[in-house]
Amino acid sequence: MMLRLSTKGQYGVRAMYEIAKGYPETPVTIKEISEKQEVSVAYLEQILNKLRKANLIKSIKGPGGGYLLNKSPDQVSIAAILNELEGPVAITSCLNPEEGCVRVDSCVTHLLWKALGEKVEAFLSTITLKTLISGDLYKIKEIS
Amino acid sequence: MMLRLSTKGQYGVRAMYEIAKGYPETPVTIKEISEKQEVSVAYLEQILNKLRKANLIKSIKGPGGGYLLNKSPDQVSIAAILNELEGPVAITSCLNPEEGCVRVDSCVTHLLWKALGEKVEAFLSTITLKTLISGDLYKIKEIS
DNA sequence: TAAAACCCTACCAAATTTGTCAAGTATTAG
DNA sequence: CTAATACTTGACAAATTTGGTAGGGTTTTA
Ligand code: FES
Ligand code: FES
Repeated sequence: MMLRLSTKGQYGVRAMYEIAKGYPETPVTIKEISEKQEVSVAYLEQILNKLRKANLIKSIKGPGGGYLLNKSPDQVSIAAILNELEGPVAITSCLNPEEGCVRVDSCVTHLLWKALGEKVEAFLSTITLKTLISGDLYKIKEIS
Repeated sequence: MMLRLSTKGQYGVRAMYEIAKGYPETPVTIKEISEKQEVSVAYLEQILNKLRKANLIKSIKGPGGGYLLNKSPDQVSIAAILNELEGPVAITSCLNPEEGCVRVDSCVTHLLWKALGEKVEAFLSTITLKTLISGDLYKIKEIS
């Protein structure tokens, strides 16, 4: 199966969707997310922890607490969420800023993977949590 | 690193590029591919075997033998190559024809991953071995 | 002060990736 | 005929990634 997204990324987006529904005032607990999206509490903790450290969400402790979006849903792109959970889009490790590649100049495919990555990134940047909430996903063919 | 392509897919495309350069008459040996693309002979054997069974290339045994493209380079898309080596584009396992998902109807993200997969597939279908050989990759932004 | 809720680190099993190895079979040049 | 060339096949294994679980914290508020 080509170009798979890990469950961490998938669950992360679904969790952010639940949190976004509480915006701007109602904290959403991990337990609620866990029940609605059918993902274990322990696994969600890891995921939300990363997103909190990236300032995409904030947490409120104690009874009545939970998670809240830091920005409005239309300002949180899917690309931003996945970027935190899975690192940057990089089809090959040659494109990974941390790794690089010595063959890059003579490589016939380098530009191809780079272009593909950029297209994916551009697409995921146009989709936000608001797109998901408003059910406008069926329109994305027009967005291109 | 998000949406990584396995080395099998990467090496496969690079091997096909070498074979395409011999089109339509000159067989290219595994050894040549191995040297030019810096991939072990044993690993290439596995990869080329798959591509041969998929009828993308044919093999000629014995001295003077090697591999030949079955179709002209402009008729072999990158999508076709990767499809054989890595299976269909499927961002999530829910989109994998062999697996499926029970939550698909109530899932807020299903359409998103589906649309992304289709965009990727469409893009990779427009790029062929001829694109690589002719060095037209810098044009792909215009291709869209 | 007890319950609610988040925080953090360590650990683990299974799957996938990324190959290697060894022993074939088929073809042809000479 | 035969030796060299070149592809064919299947088994196997190390390394990495994935997809979590476990279990103990800490903070807040009713
Ligand atoms: S092998 Fe690294 S850029 Fe192609
Ligand atoms: S969980 Fe399977 S389609 Fe979203």
